[in-house]
Amino acid sequence: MRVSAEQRRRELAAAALRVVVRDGVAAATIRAIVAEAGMKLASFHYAYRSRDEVLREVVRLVVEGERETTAAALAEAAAPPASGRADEAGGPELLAALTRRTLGAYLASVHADPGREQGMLELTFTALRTPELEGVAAEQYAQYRGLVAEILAAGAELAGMRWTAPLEELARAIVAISDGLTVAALVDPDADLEPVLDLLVPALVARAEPALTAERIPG
Amino acid sequence: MRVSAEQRRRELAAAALRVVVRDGVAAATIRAIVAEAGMKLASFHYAYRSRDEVLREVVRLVVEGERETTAAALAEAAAPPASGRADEAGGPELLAALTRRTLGAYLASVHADPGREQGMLELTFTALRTPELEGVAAEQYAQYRGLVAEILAAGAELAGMRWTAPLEELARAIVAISDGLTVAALVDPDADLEPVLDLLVPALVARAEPALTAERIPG
DNA sequence: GTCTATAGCCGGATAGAC
DNA sequence: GTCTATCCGGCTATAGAC
Repeated sequence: MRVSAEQRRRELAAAALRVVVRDGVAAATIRAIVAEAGMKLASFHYAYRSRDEVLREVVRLVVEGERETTAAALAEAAAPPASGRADEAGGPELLAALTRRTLGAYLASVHADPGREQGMLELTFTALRTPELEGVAAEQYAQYRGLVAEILAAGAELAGMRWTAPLEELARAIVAISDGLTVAALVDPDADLEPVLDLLVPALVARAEPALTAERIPG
Repeated sequence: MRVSAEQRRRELAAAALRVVVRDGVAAATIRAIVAEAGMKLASFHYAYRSRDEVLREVVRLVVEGERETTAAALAEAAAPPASGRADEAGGPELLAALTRRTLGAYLASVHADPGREQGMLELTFTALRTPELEGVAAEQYAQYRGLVAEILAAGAELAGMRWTAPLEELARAIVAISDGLTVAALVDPDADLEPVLDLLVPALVARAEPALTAERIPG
């Protein structure tokens, strides 16, 4: 049965991602990828010109996935206003709780599937060393920061707060913190990282203040 | 001229490190390593049993280097008491300045030689995926945390302060922060990470209080 | 378009002369 | 101990039959 070239590309990229996650970038050879996809070796070059090209597509695929996950999470978080937003008093505490829960959920996902985040970092490093993948890593991280910025904005809105530092700065910090926590969780899966969260979350929330619904600042 | 087996091992490990830093772990083949060391291919297996074994030695070599660098830095920092330690007032500010300067110096070293830190992270990830290198990554990071703990203790001493959280917790947080900043600097070398430091350093220093030279707590 | 087959290269590791 | 020469396997990529 004949399938479209686009379909082929998608299947191969998905297979490549599975191999990267399970066995690492180094093991993601063209042979391993086509085997994972249940295809013949020669089929590969009908869909992609080179191994680098499919790796580039894998990064795009993952970022796309993160985008959808984020969008869904934001929609769900915004949905139930039943909890009632604390306008004045609960604001900072709520924002801290949201921040902590989000970072904690991310960390839990690393523990649940360590290969995934390790694979992504391996892809990033591969991209940094491969001229044919120039710009991929920078683009990947720019997207990450953009997604984090959206989450930050939504969180502040939900908590009735306002960030006092540029969103891009906060997003950069959070992406860095996430990467650091990721490495820590990969290297030492049994370590308790809760105290690290306790340390870092207040530093982030310190960059927010209660939002003013009406202008209160004297002219 | 005949050289001892130990000498051979050292030269090969040093050559391997140079290749890893310059070209990445994937490029650090036995052939590339012996070429870098100016040796013949067959000489390799007189010194090491396998490629994995020399990679293990490279990690040991780097950690050893960090240890010496740290020791030297601590000796120098402790040397000039001319600046006079601020016992009460300047304590927190001094500790913040020390923390910031140390993290800033680390970041500068990443910018000066990105391949080095990328290579080390690549080695860590390789170790995590290679059964023959089991435990190497965990050991490497345990050593890192130990060194950071020493620096933390020395910094507090110098500033007349006392950490209020377990040193191991703080060290774990700082290693994570360093890794996160490293990835950020590698992916986007032009980005300004000063605001991130501004955000994180206070969170660390918040875990310290002025040290009491004499017991003042009522009995 | 899809397969088999293979070119051509590079990798780790070792054999065997000296 | 030190070299040259090589084995053998896996890799990317392509040629050529169907």
